[in-house]
Amino acid sequence: MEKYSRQRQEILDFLIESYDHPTAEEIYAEVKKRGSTASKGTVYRNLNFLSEKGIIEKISMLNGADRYDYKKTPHNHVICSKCNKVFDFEYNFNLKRLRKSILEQTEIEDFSDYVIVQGICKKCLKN
Amino acid sequence: MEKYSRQRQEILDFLIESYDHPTAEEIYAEVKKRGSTASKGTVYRNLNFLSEKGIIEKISMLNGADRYDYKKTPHNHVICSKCNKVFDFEYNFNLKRLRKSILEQTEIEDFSDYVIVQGICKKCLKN
DNA sequence: ACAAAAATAGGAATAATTCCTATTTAGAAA
DNA sequence: TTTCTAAATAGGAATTATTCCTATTTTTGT
Repeated sequence: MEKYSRQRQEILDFLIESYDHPTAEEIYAEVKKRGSTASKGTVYRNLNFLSEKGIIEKISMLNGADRYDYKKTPHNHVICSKCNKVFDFEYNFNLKRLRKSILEQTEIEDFSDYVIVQGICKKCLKN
Repeated sequence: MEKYSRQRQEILDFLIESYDHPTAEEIYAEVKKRGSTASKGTVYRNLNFLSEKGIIEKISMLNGADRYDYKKTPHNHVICSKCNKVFDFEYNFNLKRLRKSILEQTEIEDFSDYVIVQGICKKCLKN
């Protein structure tokens, strides 16, 4: 039986209304600004908790801090490997075939129905 | 004109014959064991150099240190989010359609022709 | 061989995240 | 509605991962 503490709810609430994949540091700063008593340890603990529950998604970055995203609807991510900006995109994979390939070729049993692609954004390409 | 120093070559050589996506720390330990004089700074610098050149791939992890992979042939990765093990798999995406979706929906201009999927492996699923 | 550019070693510094301990809180049950 | 206890928290120390710094060395082109 989970205890949904005030702090956990504040963190989740902020993620629900966020659309820009904030880092733990940004989440910490924002909930503090809104009056939360949450410590940094609490923020990290809850982000891990919520992402293990599958309520939010932890997005690993090529460089820099991880980012977090509330799972509104299933969507994919493409990440600029220069500036670390994360973009959402929708795409219908042939999940049945993807599932088959992964099951046949790896030891992975259970997996996400979205993918991560690495790229470079327009702005960074100019420089 | 790049200078392929002895250290850079040692690091690359090790990655070429590796099939288990080692971390920077593991690469450092192994080349040292083989007699390289490379410092940790040199290992990191060269891993970044090689991955910017597209010769190797830096794989961002959900938790723990990044991993590196020599690009033998294009292949996708599926990562166990519990134990961090990385598996390769081959899969033919409809790259034309994927490209179109990403270009239409995001600011990303140029991107990899492989994807990363998150999952849980058999072993971790048992526990 | 010489100069210039690039790369290195080694360690300090920074960034990101986890861990620790004493205290507080949420929720169940009486 | 008080009490009990597992779960959660605050705050900071510790750890991990990575980058940065500077003096020295090496590589490559001429």
